[in-house]
Amino acid sequence: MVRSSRKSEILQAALSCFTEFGVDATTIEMIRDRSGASIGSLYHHFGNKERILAALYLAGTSEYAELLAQGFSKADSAEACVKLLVTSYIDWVAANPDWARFILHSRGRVEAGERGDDLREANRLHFQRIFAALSSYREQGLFKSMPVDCFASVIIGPAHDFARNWLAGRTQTELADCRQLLAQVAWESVRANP
Amino acid sequence: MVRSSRKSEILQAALSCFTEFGVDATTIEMIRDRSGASIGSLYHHFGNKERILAALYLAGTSEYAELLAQGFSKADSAEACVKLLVTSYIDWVAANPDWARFILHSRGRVEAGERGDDLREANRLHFQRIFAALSSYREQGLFKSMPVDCFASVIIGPAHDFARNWLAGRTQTELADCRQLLAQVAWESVRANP
DNA sequence: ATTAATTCTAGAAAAATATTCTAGTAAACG
DNA sequence: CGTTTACTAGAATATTTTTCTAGAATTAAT
Repeated sequence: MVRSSRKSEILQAALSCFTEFGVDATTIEMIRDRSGASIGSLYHHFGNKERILAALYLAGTSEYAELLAQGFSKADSAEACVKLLVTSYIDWVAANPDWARFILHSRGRVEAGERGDDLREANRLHFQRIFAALSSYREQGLFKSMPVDCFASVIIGPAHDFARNWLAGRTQTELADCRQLLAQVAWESVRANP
Repeated sequence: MVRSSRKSEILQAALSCFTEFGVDATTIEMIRDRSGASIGSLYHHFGNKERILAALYLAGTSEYAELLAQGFSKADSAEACVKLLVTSYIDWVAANPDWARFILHSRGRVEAGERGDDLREANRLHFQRIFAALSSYREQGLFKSMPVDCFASVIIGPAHDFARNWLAGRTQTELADCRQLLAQVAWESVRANP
């Protein structure tokens, strides 16, 4: 993997610039400087700026999807699954704040670009896998009945929102300190009333 | 208000370009074309591209804050207040999808720019006003106890998340059809257990 | 080992985009 | 009116992105 160091150096440098100056304010020149690559090298590996974004984005989301999949293989109840969705997300964000911030702010941009279809496809799969894991519990009537779109937002929405605020430095509370609370709220919001 | 037509024509044109091509792909030239203004006129009204974004953003959020404030003056119970936060948001998004999409995707950019402080200040006020309205209910012990940051995310998070998905065309369900459900979920998530 | 093919690096040149500047026109105000 | 201010226009300039050509390093085949 030593061979592809230039490519990943460029990605590293890009993320670091995005974090420091914002995605829009960083120029190719800055990424060139910070990575030590030349313009030619940069454009050899990624044909344009957008593809740098897309590569970073897709690498991040697939790493997260991986993590989630691992967790799911061990979760063995409706409650555990729902809580895992929340805690995995929070854990990944807390462990990769720069990457998470970038991803949270660039989805639209990547989706509008040439790899938008890849992204949508990866997403569809991700979503589908999650709901396959939950469908049996659903059929057992363990969840409140609601449209599947809403179900997803009710579970993960508060975590998304809080993570966004935390990443932007808008919260007093630490992200890790909300882990249990947000997981518990998610579960109570979707479980069928006892 | 006829006098400032150029200025608002430019903002209109900008929003329409952002919706069609994405914020990043629209050039000043496109906005110039669509608005019928000249480069000079454009730069007279807004000194640069960023200020166009900021103007659109701040106009949108203040319109929404206005709407919310009106509603609040009539809400007379903890439940009504909490549900109002959700339904006002959903109603505004449903009524102004392009504007909402833009705002949802440009917060970071505006916050990083020269009017970032204005935005943060407006936000602080908005937030503070909401919590002033809720504080008496809070003191009466009508809400579950949790950090105020989380409280906010638990209430509005699902609506934010669903609205984002709906605006991106990722949902099957209509936004308006989730209005009641999301409001009810928000209320159940924060009310003290009976 | 030598050659050929491929991948990668380099930076100058070109193209696209954003911003500034100068000059003129219309509206507001005394 | 005359003058001051707000606005419009588009050419000129500056910045940024992307392309292009040439050469260096690596890999694979003989």
